[in-house]
Amino acid sequence: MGVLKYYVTAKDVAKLAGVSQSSVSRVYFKGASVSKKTREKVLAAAKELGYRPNEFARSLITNRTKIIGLVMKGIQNPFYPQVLKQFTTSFKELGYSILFVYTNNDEIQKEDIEILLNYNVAGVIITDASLSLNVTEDFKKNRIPLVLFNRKIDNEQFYSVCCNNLNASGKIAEYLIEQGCSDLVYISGNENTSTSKEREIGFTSILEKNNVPYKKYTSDYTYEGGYKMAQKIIAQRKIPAGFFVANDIMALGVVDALRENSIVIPTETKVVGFDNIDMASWPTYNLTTWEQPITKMVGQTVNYLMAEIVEFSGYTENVEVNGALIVRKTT
Amino acid sequence: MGVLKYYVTAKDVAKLAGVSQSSVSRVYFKGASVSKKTREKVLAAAKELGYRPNEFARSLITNRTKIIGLVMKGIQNPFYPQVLKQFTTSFKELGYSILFVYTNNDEIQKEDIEILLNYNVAGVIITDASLSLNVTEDFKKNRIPLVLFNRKIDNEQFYSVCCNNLNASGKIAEYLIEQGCSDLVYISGNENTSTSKEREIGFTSILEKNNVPYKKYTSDYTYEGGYKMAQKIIAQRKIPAGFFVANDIMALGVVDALRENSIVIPTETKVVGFDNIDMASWPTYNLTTWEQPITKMVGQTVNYLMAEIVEFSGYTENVEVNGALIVRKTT
DNA sequence: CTGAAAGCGCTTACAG
DNA sequence: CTGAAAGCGCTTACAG
Repeated sequence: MGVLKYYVTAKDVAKLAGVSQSSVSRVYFKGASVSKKTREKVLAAAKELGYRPNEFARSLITNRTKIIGLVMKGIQNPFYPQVLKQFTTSFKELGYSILFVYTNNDEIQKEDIEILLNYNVAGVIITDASLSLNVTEDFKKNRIPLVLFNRKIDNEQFYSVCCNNLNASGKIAEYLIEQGCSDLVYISGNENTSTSKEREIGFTSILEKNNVPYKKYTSDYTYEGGYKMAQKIIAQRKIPAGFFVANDIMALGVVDALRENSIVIPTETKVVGFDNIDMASWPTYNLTTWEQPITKMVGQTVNYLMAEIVEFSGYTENVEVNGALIVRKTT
Repeated sequence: MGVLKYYVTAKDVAKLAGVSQSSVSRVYFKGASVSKKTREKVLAAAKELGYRPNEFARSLITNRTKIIGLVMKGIQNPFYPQVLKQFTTSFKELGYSILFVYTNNDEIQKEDIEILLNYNVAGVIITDASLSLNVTEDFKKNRIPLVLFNRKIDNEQFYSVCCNNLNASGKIAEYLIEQGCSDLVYISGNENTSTSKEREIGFTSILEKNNVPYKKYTSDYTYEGGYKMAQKIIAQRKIPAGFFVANDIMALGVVDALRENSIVIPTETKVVGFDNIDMASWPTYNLTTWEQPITKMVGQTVNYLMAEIVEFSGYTENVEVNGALIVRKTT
């Protein structure tokens, strides 16, 4: 007796408004032509009944959704909540919603991809999780545009949006050399990530060109990782003149470890991070770092996805957006 | 010419497997009975074609989705990414996905709610955004279960899951008094939030009972807010014996401001936060705080939602989960 | 501009 | 256990 039926449909509205169900549909479908009179009748009836078009029925028939899949792993790193916020805001303006997929594993799992495929998402953004190639196929086959954000794969099989990691790290090397550093340390993030690799190559190639000795240590893009690695380096009693740490959150760990051992920054050693997360500017840290232009990177990603959603081309490119060195008090 | 048709349907699988479309459907619908032989034929054909059931068609007919709407505002506060992570993980295990809604405004907007309603989400979690009552109606009318997470509204109109804020803050007051604090300061978060109000009442009522003088300052649950408020208090040159700051991220701002003014913690003053975010345990801060039992709070929320999804009752309650005082080096 | 009708890809009684 | 058929709530040619 109406108890179970609580979903108002276009048919209900049509009945009340005294028009056909098609007309109701047209009122809610932009681009369709409806007379002013019909529109008013429909909207009045819809308001009275509390009607809202069912997105699922829409998607079923148009074979397109207004959902963007966003895959993320390092949500513990403040860089990514910032990214999530900006994507959500940008897509909301365009009428798209975010299906958030958190992946625990380094490599994105088949099951995570299947979720996105089952929901027939309009587009996919993968941030800091790596993607195996067999997974690609599914997206390509289903003509779902995909962007790797802050990650890339060497061959141009995917559209990717990154900061100019290679160039940036070179600039950081030059800057540290200018500051008089005669030996340096690079602390990497997870070694299988493109960002860590590129930052390493960009940094060390300039050092080699200038005959500045360096050592590389492998860490994992977490605060604890940076902290522990620095403790280990300190224990060896050979403090380098400067550290380039592959991201800010690790760099904060390095700074804390140095301080705990009463090694004065920036006189005894210097530290440079990467990302420019909020905390880098906190007075306690005042970390010199490279600013990742999140807004531009997000804009680039959104524009590409929207274009591909309108008309799928499968076009790929590795896009680089320029960041900037932010000098603070750790150098 | 097959170019445009790239979506594999149950019908395609049925044809290849030589069974009816209903049988294909049954293979993917748990609980339906299919012979082993049919199942194998179907799965083989499905694999060959790359078939996946369309969630939208499913949802349309079952009138239920496997999507949970999660509304969040303070994603800049590390407490919330942690919460997001745990919700995503828990729901993934249950086969549910997260539609992430970021809301900029203090009060959750009508448009945010409409997104959730249009997608006919199975349940909704609202974290740190407040909810006006006219919005409630829509959820109730559509029988969509709702949980306020880390927020509550006085009358029991919603199911809410919080930490035992009142009791916790009382315990913090007692602890600071035991530590010999003779005058205290409470720095609030956004004043219209239940958490900030409860923490204030819990804290100050114990102080009053013990005749300990205190002052209250209003801030906004951000690092900058805590930092600036502390600078202001310091400028008045009356440093209290201790601070209770309504959340950790503000407390870190307070600690930084005190340090910048060479006020030694914990000898000259003490600081207690609330949440126990990762950073509270970092050696630089070592913040004494109240641990919010996120895992339990998430578990409670998930259990309620799942029960209401299975059979909607509309039952509401303000659930409190006990946290614990974590004593570190700021007291 | 409008209505009747087909159909999107599924689930689910209903027979057999 | 299996198939034919109805129907979920929409969009969209097709006539008028």
